[in-house]
Amino acid sequence: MFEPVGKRRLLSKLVESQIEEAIRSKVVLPGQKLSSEQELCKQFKVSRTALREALRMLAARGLVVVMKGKGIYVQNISAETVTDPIYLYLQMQSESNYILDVIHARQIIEPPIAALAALYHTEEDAERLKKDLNDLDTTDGDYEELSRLDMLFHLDIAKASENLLIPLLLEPIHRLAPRIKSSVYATVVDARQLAAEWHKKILDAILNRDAENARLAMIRHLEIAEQHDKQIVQQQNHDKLLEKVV
Amino acid sequence: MFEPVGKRRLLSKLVESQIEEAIRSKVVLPGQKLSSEQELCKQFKVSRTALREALRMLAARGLVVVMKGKGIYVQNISAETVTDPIYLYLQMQSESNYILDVIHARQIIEPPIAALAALYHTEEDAERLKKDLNDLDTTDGDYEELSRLDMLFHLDIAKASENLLIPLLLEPIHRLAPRIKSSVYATVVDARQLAAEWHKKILDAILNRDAENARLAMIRHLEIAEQHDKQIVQQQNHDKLLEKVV
DNA sequence: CTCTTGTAAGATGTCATACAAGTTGCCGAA
DNA sequence: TTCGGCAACTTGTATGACATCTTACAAGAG
Repeated sequence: MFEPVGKRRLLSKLVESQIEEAIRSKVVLPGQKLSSEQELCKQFKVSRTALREALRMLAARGLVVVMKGKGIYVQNISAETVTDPIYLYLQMQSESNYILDVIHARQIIEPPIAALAALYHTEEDAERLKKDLNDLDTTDGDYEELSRLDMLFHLDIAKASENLLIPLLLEPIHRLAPRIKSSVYATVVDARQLAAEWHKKILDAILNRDAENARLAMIRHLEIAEQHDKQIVQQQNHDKLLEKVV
Repeated sequence: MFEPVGKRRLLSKLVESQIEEAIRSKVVLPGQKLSSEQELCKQFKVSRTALREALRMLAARGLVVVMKGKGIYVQNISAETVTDPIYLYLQMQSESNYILDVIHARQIIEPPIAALAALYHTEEDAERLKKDLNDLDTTDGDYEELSRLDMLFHLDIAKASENLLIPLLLEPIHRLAPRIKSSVYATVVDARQLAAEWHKKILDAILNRDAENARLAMIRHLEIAEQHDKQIVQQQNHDKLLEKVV
């Protein structure tokens, strides 16, 4: 009969909302320094307690950084800010290792992305991809560096699709699986050579604006990657079994 | 010559880490009530201020909920907790005109998702999709409600892929474009009927475990949606021109 | 003048205390 | 038994003090 009267929101929440809105609507820009806590307290007419709790919430979500002795700064939301909650979610949701989910997700979105890149890449994209491939071939870094350059190549393909959303979607996926990728490079003997081979085929097809072959090459590349990942997963399971026996 | 001495982390950060670790390692389970703030202060040997700021950070990230007068509870991480940051990330990174990017991104990832759903959906998934379709057909809600149910159908297809990552990727994309979708329903005369038609074809293919036809139907469905979106965009541009003239 | 160092001012981090306000359960009165 | 209200919890906010970090500037040494 009577509607529940909306409870008054907490002051700290209200302050959080206002600052968040200012950031979302770009009234204040990343890198910009906000007023000091004292100043903000006066503006919002709240105590330092409430204000600081609001800042803590914003900081935890990556919208601002609070630096002792310096001040409060609006932060550029990084891909890491996005992947952290995904990690947590995957870890809490399921015991199953999400490694196969990652590679399957890549198999879904990366082939059509390669096709788009073949069609729409600019000269600038092309140069960047050539550089990426060269870096991958010539680096003498460790396996983690190798893994990082590998990711960069794939992300730059996504960038070459000339669709703003696509790199944003792919980056968190790739950030989820750096460890296993460096394990692959460290363990599977042919991994580096095979990857280089297929990276070259993918890039050639893209540069030739051959969308279909770019798609097919990416599919094959990821099939091989899946096999390698599965080897690692099996190895890990095997190791765990051994631990239990010992 | 001398190494930089690692700066001491903030107390509130340390407390946050400890509680987070207890949650991650499932020492405390979702729904479980934690001790009161007083109690926790004694355990961590910190002031209430530091403890509360730690709790605020955890709450902002969705790991706990703090209820006034009741207490502190461990929370089950929801998909929303994950998609909110992604949505924010996309919103901050992308420029204003992302509408066509959204539909293009959907055209890339949704067809293969439909194919996966056809292959791997469970009985439970099937029931949910049937219900979604029925809701869409029978609702007498406004255009926003229609748009919401439409999104739900597509998200449940993603869920039916039985890959944990895929719904997480698709949801923020859909949330980027609810306004235009309701505009389509409001403006384009055939939109609702056409959507219903193709939704049914997609669902039939999925239920028959016909991956290829599910894929093709989704492609066609999104092609039509693209045409509708373009109509709206043109209409909006037209309106803007009129405004300038007036 | 140039470089170094001390110092002061202002920023955030933490503490202690007090009180406001929501929630729950117990106990006594009708 | 039923109801109301009090009491004892909980979290939310305010205030003042002090600790610690950063920066800028001024005073002194060369």
